Amino acid sequence: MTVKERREREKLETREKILDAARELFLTEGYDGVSMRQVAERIDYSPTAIYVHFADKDELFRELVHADFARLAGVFQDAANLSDPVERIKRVGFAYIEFGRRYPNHYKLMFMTECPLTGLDEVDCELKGNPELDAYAFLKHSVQQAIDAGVFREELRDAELLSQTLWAAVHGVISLNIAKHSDAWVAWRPLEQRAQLTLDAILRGLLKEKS
Amino acid sequence: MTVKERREREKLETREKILDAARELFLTEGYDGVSMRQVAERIDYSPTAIYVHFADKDELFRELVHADFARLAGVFQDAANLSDPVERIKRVGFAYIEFGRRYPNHYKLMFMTECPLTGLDEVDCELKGNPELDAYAFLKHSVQQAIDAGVFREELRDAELLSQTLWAAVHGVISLNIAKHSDAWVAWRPLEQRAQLTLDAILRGLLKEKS
DNA sequence: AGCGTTAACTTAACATCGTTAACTTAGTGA
DNA sequence: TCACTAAGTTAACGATGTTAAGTTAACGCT
Repeated sequence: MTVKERREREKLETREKILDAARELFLTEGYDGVSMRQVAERIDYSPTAIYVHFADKDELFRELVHADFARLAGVFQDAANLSDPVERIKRVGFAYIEFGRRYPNHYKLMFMTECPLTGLDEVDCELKGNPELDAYAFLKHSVQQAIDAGVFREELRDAELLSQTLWAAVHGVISLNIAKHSDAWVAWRPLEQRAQLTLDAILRGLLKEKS
Repeated sequence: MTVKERREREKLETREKILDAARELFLTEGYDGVSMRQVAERIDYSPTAIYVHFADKDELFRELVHADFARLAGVFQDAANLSDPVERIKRVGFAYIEFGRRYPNHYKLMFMTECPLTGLDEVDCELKGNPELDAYAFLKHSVQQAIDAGVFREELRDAELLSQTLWAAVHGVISLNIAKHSDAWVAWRPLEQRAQLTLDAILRGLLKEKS
């Protein structure tokens, strides 16, 4: 049986080689900017060899996105230790924006394009709902804690709605930065400044006013 | 001279036919989902005929985007009459979101993709800086008025930064809706509700607290 | 030891894409 | 009448994602 194991390991290794090459290319060139032939050439395989390991270009890319989702979740680990839920929400927001700044192409694929994921793959089921892995669930969890702590305004009790609103706010900052930062007709303020003000303002607007 | 005029008009007419066919296709299929050949077939021309009127696919699409920018600006005309700058900002935000809901593919191209526009075409120069046409400038104008009226918190005096923050907030709502609304792992609240809360919260967080 | 099977991988090819070059062709102005 | 202009066509190029048919080497079984 050790033989079959080795073969399996070898296959996984070339699979990993494909993923590495694809990651490097996608990161700098974006989805449309890289072809299967380029990926193949980079690891000295024929273009069609990729199809042994991945059904199509989409699946190859999705695999990378999956890995990066985990990386995104990892960034939240730091925030997880904060006991103040509001502080935690803030930290999650900044981490999210920083993630988008560091991996714009991955961010683009994850959050700025419609992908016919149709959800509910077995892998997704593992991820979704687990606060340590699922960014949205983690945010929602913190929001719920904040609600329970009574820090949000009285009429705001829907954790789902609050989470979606907070998410949209930080997503707006980073996605607009990715898509339009090179447009010279806007005198862009530094990203940090915009992130700071957005999080500050949206939270100030959602929380009870300090008396 | 009437002859040359007629020829010119005829050319403009087929140009318009191309634009109409392209608009219809792009609107439903998105940028990558439509080919020059499809556009051509729809108006019974050969694919290359399009290149008589447009340099390439990009220019064809950009032309549509230009027209839709004007349409977007037109939506703001209603808001222009409001004397209260804060109310005007709110109205602009809702109009912006409504525009994205109505023309998601155009919105995607306008605000969710990097386009190497590099700005400063002659047409762009007409648009930029004119509050009636340029959405961002219009927003900034209203923000400046609001600053002058002393409704924002004392430390917030940068109209550019405030505009960018407000823009990002509404952009976050509509762009996330476009990209991720079909993802079933989020129990999405109605778009109207999210838009309402976002604008309400961000403004509440930026304005002076009512005493 | 020999042989059929499996499966990773290659070669060749297909349909489609955006785009260019070379042509047709109809109408214009002199 | 004739050269010219310019809208439009046909044919083709290189590149794309992907499939079908082969190759080949290692494995498991008798």
